This record gives sequence, structure tokens and C-alpha cells, in this order.
Amino acid sequence: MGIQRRTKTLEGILDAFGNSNNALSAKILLRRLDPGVNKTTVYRLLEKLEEDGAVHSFIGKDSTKFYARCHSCSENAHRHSHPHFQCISCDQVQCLDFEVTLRTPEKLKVTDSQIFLKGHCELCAEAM
Amino acid sequence: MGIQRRTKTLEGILDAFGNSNNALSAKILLRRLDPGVNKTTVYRLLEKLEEDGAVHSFIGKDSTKFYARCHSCSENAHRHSHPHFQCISCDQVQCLDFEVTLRTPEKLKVTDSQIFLKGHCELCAEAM
DNA sequence: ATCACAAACGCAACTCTGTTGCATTAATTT
DNA sequence: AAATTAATGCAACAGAGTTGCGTTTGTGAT
Repeated sequence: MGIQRRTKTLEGILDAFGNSNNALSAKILLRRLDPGVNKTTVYRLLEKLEEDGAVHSFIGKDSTKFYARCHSCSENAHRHSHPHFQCISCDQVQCLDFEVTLRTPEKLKVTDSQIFLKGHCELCAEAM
Repeated sequence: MGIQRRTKTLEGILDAFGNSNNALSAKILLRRLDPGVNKTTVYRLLEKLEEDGAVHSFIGKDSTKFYARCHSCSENAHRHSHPHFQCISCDQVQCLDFEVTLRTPEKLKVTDSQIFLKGHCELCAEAM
């Protein structure tokens, strides 16, 4: 069962995502939300938002889980074959706005594919 | 500094990788090695093997780190743009034997790309 | 073959991300 | 306004991986 009630923390999380392609971790959110907010609450809300299909998740560098809003996909057709990018200087994470389709070996029944890119984001690359 | 000495545990780890494309986690290795072997030792050896370029690593599902031998790449030219696959039934992880090259946005200076596929491996798919 | 040195080791304690059980608070339905 | 139950906070926990430190052992020199 997904999200049932419009609470303060929920609003805060949705605000944090905004309309950007930026991906956020629980840790980042906790830093950004009201100081009183408990980590358990954040973890649980993110879980439910994902159940509801409002966000999708993937693993960033350092094995931390990141969440991002689903923009490039409609409510019923969930495809997250767009790549995710993390900057190795500033750690910022974002969804990239194009889809990638891979040919995969027929013998494997592939149900999900994730493409994760690392490098320097535009700003950090300029500053070098 | 990389590996300097030929120890029992090192041999055990290299044996475990063998010549396969199978990827292993520290946890799996600990289960497979002599019961006396300490987890710290395994973590440290894997780290050093990666420094030496003898194995490469990536994050599997459940955020666990997996290591695999470098077959498709030569000693000096390290490219790991081959996809990694994990079976969602039996959890087995393997390197796939083909390279993928992606067009990435020019503004991002991409230095590393990882493709991670999930699904059912040949054996598990048959058994369904 | 033995010695000395540093690499590798084992252990315990720790960090970090994420999870669980349970009692309390608060959003929504009547 | 009262009742219902989703959402919260807290504390304790779990699992992967790390660190410091004292001990063991592989290896190169004698």
C-alpha cells in the first residue's frame, strides 16, 4: 500500500525533488529537511513513493541508494533505461534525458537494465 | 602498493575466480575459502587485486560489491564497458562478453560507465 | 638453514546505510 | 468533535565494509 496522507515531511521531500532531474539520497534529504525529521521516516517515505511509481531508484557510487522523480516516463509505462550520472568531484547525481536500448543475449531473460556513468559534471569540468 | 606475497588466502581467492566470468562478493568468497579466513583479509586482498588491475569491481543488487577477473581487457588497456548481469532467482553474477559503447552528452566528461542487467539466467529461466 | 624485515594476517571495535518493532502522534473520515 | 489508522519518532538492530594494532609469516639477504 502506497502513500495515504499528505504530511509535512512528504511535502518536504517532494519539494526537494522539485522538477529537476536531480537524484537524491536519504542522507542528502535528511540534511535538507527540517532538523527534527527522523531518518526512518525518510527511508519509509522514499520506499512508498517508489511503490507508487512517483520516483525510481538506483545505486550510486559508494553503494548508496539514490531516488529521482519519474519525468521521462508516463504513469503507466515505466521505463528507466535512461542513464544516471554522478560527478566524481561534487557527487551530484542526475538522470540523463535520453533512453538507451541494448541488445542483450537471448539466453538471458533481462528484466531490468541500469546504466550508470561517472565523470565530471559541466560545472566541475569547467573549474578544472 | 599492490600484492607482494603469495599467501594461502590469495591463492584461494584466485582459485575461486578461476577462469570464469563469474563475479564474486567478499561474502561469497568467505563462504568458499577455509573457515579460518578473516573477512578483513579478504576485503584487503580484493582491494589490492583491484589496484593491481587483476580484477575489476562493480556494485550488484542489494548494494554489494562484486569483483571479477579481467579477461576481456589487456594488462595496460583497462576497459570495463562490458555489461554485468545478475540473476534475480539464484543471485549469480557474471560479466557479459561484449563491449558496449554509448554516446554520452558532450558537456559531461564521462570517465567510467557501468551497465548492470538484472533478470533470469539461462538455468533459472529454464526452470520456470 | 637461519635471520631480519615488512607484508599480510586476525581480532575487536567501529562506521555507515538501511531496517524493524513498538508506542505515540496526527491526518482524514464520519 | 470523536474515531480510525497512517505516519512518525525512538531505540535497537543488521549487514557490508573499514581501521588500528599487535602478531604471524613469506621472502630476500646472510
